[in-house]
Amino acid sequence: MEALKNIWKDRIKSALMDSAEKYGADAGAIDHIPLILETPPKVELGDLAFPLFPFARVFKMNPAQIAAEVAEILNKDASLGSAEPAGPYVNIKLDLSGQIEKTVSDVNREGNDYGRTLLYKDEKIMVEFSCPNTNKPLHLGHLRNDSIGESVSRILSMNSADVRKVNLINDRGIHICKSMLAYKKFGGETTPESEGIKSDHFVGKYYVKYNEWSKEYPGAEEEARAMLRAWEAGDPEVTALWEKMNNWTISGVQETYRKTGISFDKFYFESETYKLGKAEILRGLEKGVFYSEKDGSVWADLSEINLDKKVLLRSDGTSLYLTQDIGTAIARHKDWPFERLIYVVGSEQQYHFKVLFFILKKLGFKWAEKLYHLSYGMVNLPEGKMKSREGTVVDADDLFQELKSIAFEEIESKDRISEVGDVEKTTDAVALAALNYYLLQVSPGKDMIFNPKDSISFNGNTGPYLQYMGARISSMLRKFEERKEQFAETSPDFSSLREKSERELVKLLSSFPAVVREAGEEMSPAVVTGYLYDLTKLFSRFYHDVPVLNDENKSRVLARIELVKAIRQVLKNGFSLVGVPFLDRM
RNA sequence: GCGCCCGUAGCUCAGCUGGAUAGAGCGCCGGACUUCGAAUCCGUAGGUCGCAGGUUCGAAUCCUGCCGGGCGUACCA
Repeated sequence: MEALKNIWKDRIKSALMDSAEKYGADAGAIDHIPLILETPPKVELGDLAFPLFPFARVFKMNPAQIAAEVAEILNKDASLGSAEPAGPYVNIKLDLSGQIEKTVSDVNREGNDYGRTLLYKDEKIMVEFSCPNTNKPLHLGHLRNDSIGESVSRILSMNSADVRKVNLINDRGIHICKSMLAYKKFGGETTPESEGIKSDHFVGKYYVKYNEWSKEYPGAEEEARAMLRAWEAGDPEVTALWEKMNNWTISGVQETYRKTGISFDKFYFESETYKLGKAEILRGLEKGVFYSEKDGSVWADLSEINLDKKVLLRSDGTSLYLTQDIGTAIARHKDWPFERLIYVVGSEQQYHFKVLFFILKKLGFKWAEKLYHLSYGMVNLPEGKMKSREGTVVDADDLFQELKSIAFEEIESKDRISEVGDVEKTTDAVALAALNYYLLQVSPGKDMIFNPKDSISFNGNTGPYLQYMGARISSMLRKFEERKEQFAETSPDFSSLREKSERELVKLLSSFPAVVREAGEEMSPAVVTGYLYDLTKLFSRFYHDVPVLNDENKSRVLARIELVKAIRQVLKNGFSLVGVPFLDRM
């Protein structure tokens, strides 16, 4: 398909050259005008469109005249399709007779690899995402981060990158001490087990408790600070408590990851990395990259990037978030010398990353050029912003559970409980599809509104809708397998596929690799979700209008079955890129 | 104040490396089940693309200004 496009580009170009000669226009100038290839707004107009406006000037002719002239030249050889002038455009109707068979067999032969590109061949790309705090469970905002991080990682892998997913657990600092302090004061001997609460929620409860308590007791903040100092000094009792509570949170969070299909190749812990940056800063200070103030604090001058200045080491010599990130980046590159490092972090930290990248460059690390902040917007609710103070933050596990029960009700009301077999597994899969698809459908950079009810809906542009189409395809293919013997003597006839929807399906299937590439270039899962919706929508129409199994022409049945198999394969491949589980039954 | 991002149909979002009458889903209204899963499909209505200039043969798309919103601008993370 791509090859066909390029052939047509060349054909148009040479037709333009021929007419240039005929009308005495400057051929050299024409050669320098980029030829634009696009898709006509309506399929009836053709498969490819070339607007010729830019050539009007050189030809000193109306672009419509040029289009007519070019079309006439092209139509002298109609073996690849026909050209039709439409005002200032030349539209091409491709001859896809061979394309259907080729695309379908490509897809079915390459299987799970169909769509793979060489965009990031031999590149080691590290992707950092999630990065939770250990004082509370995950909420809806984390879910967007996780979905994007996991999806982008898979998209990069599909573009042949060597991807390493890493998580930096934020397990130290004053906020951690707050939940520790509240537990120490009010927790007694209770444990998640004794209370029957998921362990990260158990810890989160004490973080909330701290905030309540600190409103009444002004000394709370100072006690928390004292605890932080004790922790940093290695106090055994505080350390033991810290370990116990961190393990609770982390194991709880891990469970959420498992449920939501998120995984990592390596965990980094801030408690281990937070001191890493200091030596680098001091080295930078010696080299004259930074400067120090009289009070001993160390600063970076950011005027080169039109920013002010930034403190890197406090006057007491301790390090900051930025300092730590500098150290962590360097340590990671030593661990695993990546070509690129992608940070999936909310847009509120844009300033931070601008500064971080600049400083790493100033320190002379070549790889700093390839650091990228994949910034995503906030997740809001239909009722407005999530506010922890007002308790409107949507907990990840609760949300997932809510989606699951809606999925269950739906399956129950359709009387399909016995059909799906493992109900638990199915509702998990549907909830996950709803969640991931809804979160990834919006371009990462933008703020979005998450409406749980909309996300789990089985019709419309949703994850469950996509799954439903996949299930219908699977169902059809099962039926075919049952009556396969009837076709033993028959072979598929692809030339019998003449429906408009079949042509369109083939064009879409063949564009999947280009979609994977674009998603990889833009680092945008939304490119994939958009494509998948187009494909399922088109399949629905085809399914509705065209009989596949119930057709008297057996060789056409076989050809359609091959086409349907290819559609299922591309759906599977696409689904796995955006965290939508493929279901054979639902 | 300054910096970055956003403003497209009632709502949620595409389209933004400039190109043919601005698209989809939801919702509304109206059609289609003796046939491969109607959890579906088809159709109608609905938009001064925030406003005003500019560049261009051509602007939702690029530039400038303004209005509205978000996020930053800590010796917090």
